[in-house]
Parts: sequence; C-alpha cells; structure tokens
Amino acid sequence: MVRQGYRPNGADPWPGGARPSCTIYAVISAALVHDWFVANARDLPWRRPGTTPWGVLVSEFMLQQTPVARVAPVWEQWIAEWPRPSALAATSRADVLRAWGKLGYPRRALRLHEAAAAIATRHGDVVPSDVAELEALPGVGTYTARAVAAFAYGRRCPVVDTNVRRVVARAVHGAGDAGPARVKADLADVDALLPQDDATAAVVSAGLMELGALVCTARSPRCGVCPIQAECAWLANGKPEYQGPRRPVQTFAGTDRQVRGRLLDVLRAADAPVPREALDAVWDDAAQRDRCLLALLEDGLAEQTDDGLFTLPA
DNA sequence: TAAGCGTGGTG
DNA sequence: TCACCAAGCTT
Repeated sequence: MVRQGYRPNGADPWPGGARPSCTIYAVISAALVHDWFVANARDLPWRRPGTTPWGVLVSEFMLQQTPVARVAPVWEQWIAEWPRPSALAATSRADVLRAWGKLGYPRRALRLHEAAAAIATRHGDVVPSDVAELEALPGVGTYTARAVAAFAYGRRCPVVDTNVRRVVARAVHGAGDAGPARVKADLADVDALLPQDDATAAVVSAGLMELGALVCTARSPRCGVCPIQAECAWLANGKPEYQGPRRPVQTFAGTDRQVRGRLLDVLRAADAPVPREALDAVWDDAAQRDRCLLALLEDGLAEQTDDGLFTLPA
C-alpha cells in the first residue's frame, strides 16, 4: 500500500535541489520488518543469549567500517580475554593494538580502551544505557550510542547506520540511495517507523539494519525476497537510479593511510622496540614516511623510547 | 562540513 | 581487473 505524495515528518528529504523525479512516498510496516528479522536474522556471535552490554559495545566499535566476517573471530577473542570493561582498561595499549590486529582504523582500539577506562571508573564497570552518557564516551557517536541502547538494553530508539539510511531512502522516500547524512532528519524518519513498545522497537531497529545488509543491498538489491516489497516507494517508482552527489571513493594506494598501516604493521609484529631502519624499509618516500611516523606518535599509536627506538605505546 | 582514518573481499 | 564497498567517528 503505497501512498502518493506522503512525506514522513513533512521533511524535504532532498534539500538543495537534488530531488529526484519520483513523486511516490510510502509508509512501511514495522511489523513486517520485525517478523522478517525474527525468521531471518543471522546467527552472529554478539547476538547470542548471554552477550553482555559490554559485548555489544565491543562489537559496535569493531563494526565501525569493518565487515562482519572479519570482526567475528576477533570479537570472540576479546570477550574471552576481557569480559568486563575494567579488564580491558587494565591492559596496555600495545596489547590492545596487537589484539585489534588488522581490523583497520586502529584509533578505534585506543578509543575503546579509553571508553573501557571511563566505564570502569565513572560507571561502576557497567556500560551506560543512557544515550547521552554513551555519546560522552570516546569513540561513541550518534549511531553507536543508539545501537547499544537498543541492542544491549532493548530500548526504543532510532538506530541509523548506512544500511538503515539506504532502506529508508528507498522504501520510504522512493530514491535509489541515501544522499549525504542528515542526522536529525534521518533519526526522525526512523523514529516515525518504530512501534511504541521498547522491546519490539529494538527488534525492528535490528531488522532494518539486517534488511539493508542482506536484502536491500547497495549493489544488487534482492527485491524479490524483500518483506516490504509491496510497500516500497522505490519499487513503486520504477527503481530510479540515485541522482544526488556521491561521496568520492577513498583512494588507498599511495596515501598516508597505507603508509601508516605498513608502519604500524611493523610495530605490531615486533616483540621489542625497532630501530628507524626497520621502518624505513617499508616505504620509499622518506618525507611521506617521516610525516606518517610523526602522525602515529601524535595519535598515540606509536612511541619512541629513550634510546631512539620505536614501539607500540605502553 | 568535508576530509582523513586501515584493511581486505568482491561484482 | 579494480572501483566499490563494509554496523562511523573526529576534527
């Protein structure tokens, strides 16, 4: 049941004249998403019964821009070794960075380490359930705070990640994909979809993400198996292609990110501080290499010993 | 607000 | 093959 001309919240989803030609908007049924999720949810480690809020928080940190398949084994190790925030907080940054391994964006590991310390000292070793308190933790932003409130504590709150933005852009707004993030409007869009009951709303939040991850995917959506295909405004509009601005794809080869990754790889693998020559070997451009090493030191991802060797931070 | 931050799988 | 993509956050 697709309604023409309906706009949730009265908000213009395409500010700045990027409006596509479609005119159909839709209301989608939370109950369909809920039931689909109950029947089709993946059996992910952090969804198992007995997972603590700390386990959920750790999973959310690791999942920030890193695929599920690479996170799963590392998450298992972390939870076995550090079952509480205080346990992680008592660990050296070097060990934390080694355990993070090659998940990428290692600054996340340092922020999780800092967040663990804050939870241990300021929250009695219990992950907060309040969104504002969660957002006050290092490395916890709009998405992660709400994900923890919903998935760890069963709260009714909108959880908006890249999957949900895509699902809403298509099913509700009839567009091919989501434009640039509009945090408040995105949260309001999803809030309008959620049922009132906390526990049910939390399942719907998980369901919207799962739908985006498994069915309403970026490249080739599987509309034929979608539980809300009959309500989808994008389908009703004839699946128009996305018209708005694309975020440019991040290059990697030759960038500082690649150099930092190589330098850090050396430090992670070494069981003792290494001389500068060991780092020089991984990149030819000396100026870029030095700039990146300095940046790693400033970011707290590396340290220099008194005798001039380099190592992961204590 | 836009750019920077790792890594590896894939269509 | 190689762009594109993957449960974002910070400055």
